[in-house]
Amino acid sequence: MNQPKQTKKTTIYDLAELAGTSASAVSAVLNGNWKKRRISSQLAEKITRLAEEQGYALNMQASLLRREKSKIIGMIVPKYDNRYFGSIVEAFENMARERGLFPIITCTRRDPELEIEAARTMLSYQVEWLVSTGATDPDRITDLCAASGVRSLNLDLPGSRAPSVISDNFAGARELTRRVLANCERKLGRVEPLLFVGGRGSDHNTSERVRGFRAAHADMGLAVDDNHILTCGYAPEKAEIALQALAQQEGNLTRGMFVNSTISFEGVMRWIKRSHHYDGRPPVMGCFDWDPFAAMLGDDIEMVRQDVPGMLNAVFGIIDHGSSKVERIEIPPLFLSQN
Amino acid sequence: MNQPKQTKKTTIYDLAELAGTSASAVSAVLNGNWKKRRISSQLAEKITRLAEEQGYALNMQASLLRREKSKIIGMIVPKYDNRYFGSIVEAFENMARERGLFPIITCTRRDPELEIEAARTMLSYQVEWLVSTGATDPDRITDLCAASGVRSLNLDLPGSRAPSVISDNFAGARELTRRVLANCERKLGRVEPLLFVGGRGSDHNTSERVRGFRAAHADMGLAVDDNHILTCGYAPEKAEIALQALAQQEGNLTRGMFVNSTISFEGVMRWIKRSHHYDGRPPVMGCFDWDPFAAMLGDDIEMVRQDVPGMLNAVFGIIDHGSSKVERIEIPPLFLSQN
DNA sequence: CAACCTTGCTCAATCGATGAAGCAACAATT
DNA sequence: AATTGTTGCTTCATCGATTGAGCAAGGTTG
Repeated sequence: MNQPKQTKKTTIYDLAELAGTSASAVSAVLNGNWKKRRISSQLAEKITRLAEEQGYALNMQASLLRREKSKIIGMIVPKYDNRYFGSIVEAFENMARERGLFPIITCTRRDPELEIEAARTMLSYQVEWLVSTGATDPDRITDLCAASGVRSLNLDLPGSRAPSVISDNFAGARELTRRVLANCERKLGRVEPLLFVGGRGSDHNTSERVRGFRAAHADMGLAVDDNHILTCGYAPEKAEIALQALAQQEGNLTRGMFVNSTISFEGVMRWIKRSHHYDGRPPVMGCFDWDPFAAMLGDDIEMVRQDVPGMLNAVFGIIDHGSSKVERIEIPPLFLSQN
Repeated sequence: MNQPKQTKKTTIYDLAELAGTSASAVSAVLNGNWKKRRISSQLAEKITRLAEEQGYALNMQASLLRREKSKIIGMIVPKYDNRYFGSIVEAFENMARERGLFPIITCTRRDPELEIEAARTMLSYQVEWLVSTGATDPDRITDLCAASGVRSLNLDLPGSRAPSVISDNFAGARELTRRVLANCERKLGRVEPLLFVGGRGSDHNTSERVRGFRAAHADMGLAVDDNHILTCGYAPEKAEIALQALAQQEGNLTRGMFVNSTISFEGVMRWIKRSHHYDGRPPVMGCFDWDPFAAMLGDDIEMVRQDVPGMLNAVFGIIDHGSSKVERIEIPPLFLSQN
């Protein structure tokens, strides 16, 4: 290689000197508007070649400082450890890149302080938009952004001061519950109220899903026991503990379950295996969220798939059109065949 | 709120004017070295209060342009859709943050062109280090970085021109194979060579795992049929197709399998369900990688867990000590109980 | 009271890229 | 020959934060 292995980075000034021209000519050539600036194609070619040879890389910090738009878009996400958030992040990156935006993503582990700090950092990096996914306090992030004149947007969990794109949790939960109840009937010969496990009672999604869960029961004339709504949190261990406690209290658990997220589903399945409670007569299950392996765990585990592409289309629809109407867009989740 | 909802962002000059002082005093106060610069605590307090009131946010672009170190660290990752990469990314973010580094992560979907482009972009953002995870051509990325005087490092897949941190694939595969063979013996009463499914024959990890697979067979005096090494790629569909083809060709498949990644495992399990090939006599399985739900799919599915914290400790060990010795660090994977 | 130190700031250059304004050289038009 | 137009550049201010150098006011020392 004849590239100089220098420590100092090559700048447009270095290239200008090598080419015997000015930095502004170099800049014009390298950012592509040399035609507009009437640089001869010979000079353009020479500069391009030199840049290549020297391994020149634009200093984005300098460039962004000068320009008015950063083209950086930020996303805050609670975790990377499940399919739902994983596919959100992946789709977000792709769609951002398609639009010439540079995505910065950070994971805040459902920690409210980290969320705020991450948002502040993103503002420092001059993001043009900030998407808060599953944030514990989206409105606070919106306020922070607003103070810097940055647009924000909520995904997965709604806020009240910025546009929000979420799943239609009520309809999704109602349909999921309906299906699980139908499976109950088919497999057990009778319907029987289900158990609801997982999520935080205080969050919008969980409360909407509980509402859908109740509505589906009401539709079939079934009464839901309030003790059977275990909104014990999302963590697998919490689901295990809650089930254990209920089993101790009631002896026999319900024959069907509605599990609110794959994260909780992990705890539920672990408890079922360990406790041997359901040995020989596996429960009829539904889960609000999808995971390929979880779906294979039983014969008829109903899994709702949240429509990630649909949600991100809505997100980028708002971004593309700059609309800042504080609206809530609810995307119907999908019921696909499991295999 | 009395914060000004302006569009223009507040700068240190605005704050200086409001405080009746100079921008340099404001800068000194806000970046914490006002003691060094002998600013009175009264002025410091006043400036801090004003900054708060005005919702001031540092312009990182300007700050970084001036400073010598960016404290930005980049990571390139192939996918977000499995536990292994998910936990790598999450741990990387945490460990970077602990060190006061700002992590930028991007997913390149195993696309060589995207990898290079992403690396270039990261260089533009003045990353101090670039970690290439599972890159298809890590050396090319190393060269790109070297041309800009940026340190790089390979994770998961090794390269030849930068330090590499990988799992001990050979030892891991050998032990995994040994365990699966032992399970075979226990469950079927006899040992019998396994089938190897998934991965690319050309990549280092796969070839090392095949080597370990063969070694474990040799240890037990078993011969491996070359047709039973299906390095068909990682995608689930490829595993399905490969199994289907082999089944058609051979009639009966082996009673045990070594699956090279959870991604491939998804395809294998799907094929097993669809084809009914193993109905009534489930295969004895091992998988190089771990997934909580996949682990629950059978009674004795052996899953090797790659030691993500161990690998990232090694990565940050190199970063912390600035060592650029081109070495290969192999981290032994973990065999934990599945539940 | 001169020499020196300390305190508490301000000034101005700088980082690298950008783009408006300007200018020299030459060509085309009247 | 004078005017206008075009081509192909260069000059310079600018973005916002940082930091070495410097300076004025007051205090201390011999």
